[in-house]
Amino acid sequence: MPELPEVETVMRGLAPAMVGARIEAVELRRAGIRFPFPPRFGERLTGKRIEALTRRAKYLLVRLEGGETLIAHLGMSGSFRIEDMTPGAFHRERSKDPKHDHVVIRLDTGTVVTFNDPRRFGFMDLFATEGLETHPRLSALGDEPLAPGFDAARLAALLAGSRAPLKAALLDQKRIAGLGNIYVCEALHRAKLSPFRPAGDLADARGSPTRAAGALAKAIRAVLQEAITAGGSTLRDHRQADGALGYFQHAFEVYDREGAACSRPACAGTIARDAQSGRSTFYCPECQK
DNA sequence: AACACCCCCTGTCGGC
DNA sequence: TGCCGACAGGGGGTGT
Repeated sequence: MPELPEVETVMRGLAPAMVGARIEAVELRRAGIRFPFPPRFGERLTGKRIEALTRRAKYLLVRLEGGETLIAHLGMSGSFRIEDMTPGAFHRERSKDPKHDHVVIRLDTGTVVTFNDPRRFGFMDLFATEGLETHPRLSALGDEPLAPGFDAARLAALLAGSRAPLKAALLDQKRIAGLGNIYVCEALHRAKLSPFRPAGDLADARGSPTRAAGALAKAIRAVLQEAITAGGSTLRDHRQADGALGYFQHAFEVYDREGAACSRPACAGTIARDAQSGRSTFYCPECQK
């Protein structure tokens, strides 16, 4: 599920319910998710007011009063669910998957936020807000592709000198942070670039951006922005925090469309699927060069 | 330094 | 129906 647009969607869904509220109680149903929870995790959360929610790459950051920030990553299958547990509340659903509800956070507003993660590739940690960027998981992250200044020149600089296939370089979170398998495939198709082309090709001998770099930077930003507007992509049964479904998956041009006709007008190609560093790449061999 | 490969864990789906 | 292998949105560690 969660690449940048999905995490952004989750963040926007959680913010109205969480920001300003105080954490009343935290229930940890196991000792950790991918990693053990930090020492005294529950105690350090309890009683704290939530000051802000932000996102860095695919990480959700929950700033708490008292100087610490909760860092959460959804891994492959993590999701948050919001329930209004106020007495008499109309919508009081029962968990469809209680087995994988690992963390339950009760707020003083009556809202309960539950983290569910079947595969347990997600994780949570607490770290000092001041110097948060030095957290081991955050310190090496590359550029935010939606930040101002992410343009052809910046992209070319990030890829210059790399002989890695373009797809692998775009997935490298140390260069660009937040892209995953789906949006890399989609952006490359939009930019008409082959996932196998050497990444360094997007910079010329002087390191200046080629025409392809311009097309790719634009495609990356457009596909991410459109996906956020659509509420992210809902694959399998993932939902947004409020239970709504994202619908960007209907806009996929290549991802999971092996064998389908290329959607590009006047292109007679058929979407192919190949493995690249152990993961599926979907692309049109006809128009992506 | 930069890659390719394997693993973490669980669920689901397609083929036989 | 049941079993088994392949595969899934991420990413860290290791070995070349």
